[in-house]
Amino acid sequence: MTSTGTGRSASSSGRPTMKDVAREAGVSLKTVSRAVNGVPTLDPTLAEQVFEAIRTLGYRRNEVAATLRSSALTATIGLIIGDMRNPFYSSVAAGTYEVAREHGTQLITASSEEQVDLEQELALALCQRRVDGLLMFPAVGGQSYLQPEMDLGTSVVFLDRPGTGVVADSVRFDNVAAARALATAVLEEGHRRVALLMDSLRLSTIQERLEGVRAAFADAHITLDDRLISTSCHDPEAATKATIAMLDADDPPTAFIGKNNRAVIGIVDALIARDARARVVGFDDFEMSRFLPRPVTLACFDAVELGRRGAERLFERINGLTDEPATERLPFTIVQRGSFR
Amino acid sequence: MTSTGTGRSASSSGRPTMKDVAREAGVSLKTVSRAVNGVPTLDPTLAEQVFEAIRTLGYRRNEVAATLRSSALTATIGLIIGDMRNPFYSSVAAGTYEVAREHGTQLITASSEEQVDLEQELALALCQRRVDGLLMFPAVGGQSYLQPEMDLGTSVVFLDRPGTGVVADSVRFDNVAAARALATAVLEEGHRRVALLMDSLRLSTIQERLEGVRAAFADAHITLDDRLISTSCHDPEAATKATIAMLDADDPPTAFIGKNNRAVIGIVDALIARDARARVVGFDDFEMSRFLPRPVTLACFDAVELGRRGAERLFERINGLTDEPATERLPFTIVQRGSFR
DNA sequence: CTGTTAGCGCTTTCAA
DNA sequence: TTGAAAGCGCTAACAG
Repeated sequence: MTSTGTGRSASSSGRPTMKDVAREAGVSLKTVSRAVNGVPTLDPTLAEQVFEAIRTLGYRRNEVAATLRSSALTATIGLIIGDMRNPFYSSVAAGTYEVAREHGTQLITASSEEQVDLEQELALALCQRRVDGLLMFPAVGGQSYLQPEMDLGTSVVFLDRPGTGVVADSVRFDNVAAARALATAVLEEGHRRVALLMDSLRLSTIQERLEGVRAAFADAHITLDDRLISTSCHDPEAATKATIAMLDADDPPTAFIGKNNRAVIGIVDALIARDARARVVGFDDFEMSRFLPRPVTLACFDAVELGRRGAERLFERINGLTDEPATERLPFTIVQRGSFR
Repeated sequence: MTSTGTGRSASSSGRPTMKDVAREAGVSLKTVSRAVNGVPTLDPTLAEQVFEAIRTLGYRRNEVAATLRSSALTATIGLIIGDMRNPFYSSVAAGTYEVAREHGTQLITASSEEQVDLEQELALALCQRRVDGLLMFPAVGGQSYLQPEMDLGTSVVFLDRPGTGVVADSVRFDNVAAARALATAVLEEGHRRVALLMDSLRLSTIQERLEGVRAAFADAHITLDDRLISTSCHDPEAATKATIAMLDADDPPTAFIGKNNRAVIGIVDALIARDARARVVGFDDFEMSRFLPRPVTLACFDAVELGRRGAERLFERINGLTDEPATERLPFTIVQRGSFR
């Protein structure tokens, strides 16, 4: 086997340490450290001895200990999304992971359930783990609790919406332009009774989409009927209900704008239920959209790209970028879907 | 402000440490440690002094350092999935996260791209980070590289398929029973020409599904035509192509069994393209399945539950369970979908 | 109940 | 080029 070693020694118990390797190889601790870290100014013969010992002992460097003394980064970033089960967030996580991987960094993902208290707990826990940076979808309620951490050097980038109570970079979609494009298209087709199936106006993305729609109406000198705005379509079922209510009322809308893909599905379900025809447009594509039994026009945002760009910005910060915090807006694309068969 | 403190002192630079807090509060390091860890045998007055100092300094315990000395766990587990962009894996991650959260544990997720070399690199990197346990979808090629880590106390649970070259727990779906049920249903409806749109037989899940189908055919004393078995339907497009080829051949199948939801979509696309009617069954439900323009029967597995159960088993191991490694099989459910409008 | 002394596994001075 | 000593931020053992 080996010259001096026992073949399986460990100082205390469990995993062999650098000390064990040093003893096994008959060199000093520091020489092992140098070998492991590939320091060039090390006698190749000694290095080989060390590697030999590492192999026989099955040594593996403890990264946690390594980053403690050194001021090195932990090569870990945290991602706080709103809901693990939501494919949108999963796609963002996928994009983030890809960039993290390119930077040799691990990704810890957590979910705030869109609740700011939980978000704070998770964010601070990640900071205590000394993540190099934090990527997050800020919940309604404010992120001022992050200020001390940011002062201490933790980089933060917000996704999809701006954090409040603290200034930091954000990467967001161009909600205003997308909404304006959709609404303009609908108006140009001659529709005048246009319903908006939205969510709470406390959400900045909803505010922006509404703003875009209003701009389109203003451009066309057409009045938007506020009674046709629903701000409670949190899920497809709510959208279905709201749509049906509007269809059943006097002077029903001839076009519907859904706040996201799930709202669009809810609208289509309602049209089926009432056997009604209406123009449907909305935001965000989804895998099965071509099977929708009604034609729809969708303004699509790229969730994976959001995760990618957010992570790229975060790594720029981690690597020392000191520019003023900025907002990057990601573009949209328009696709025609549905009406299958 | 405070009695002695500067209000913002840090030993070296950056974050304040326990030492800083001790100085600020005028107590010993250990007293701070006790206060932070909520040791009950501590004079409340002293504790309050400490907390006061913690507040003024904005101190936050360094978890990395805390788990170094103590033999405490790192409260981190690793999850290696096959593809971040695949909703199936995302759902598993969601289930795993929920359980990890219940255990106050962070989740580091990584993707092997189903390549065993990359998987090994990621798994070992996670071990170097001293994760308490590893949850993974083992790639084809063998996991014997994990043996040393497991000997050193890292718990491992395999998901969806068994690891090879090493014995460990696994949580898997009951592929045989599900496939048998689907095939039996098709045969009982009178179909005799049944096509199987599968994937590589190197995948144990595919082997098992094929085994279940064969069992159903054997039960019914019917011969399965091997020419109607495709083992290359890795994506929907491939399934579409294979389906079309079979439809265009002599004596075409009257029923199709898809290896997963994407294969089912591919089959349906092919039927539409050829304006053909055929019985379609397969595995795994998906959100938009009700919009499929053909009726389908699906044997569904619960991906979130797979992640949950795997994580639960992992935590049992982490918490000292020493039973023989075992395989848990998760049940399936049958649903009728599609044929919309 | 509190403080002192080690020490976790590694990196970083600073000598030799 | 190599090694000894000190130290990262914290916890554990043992006194006081």
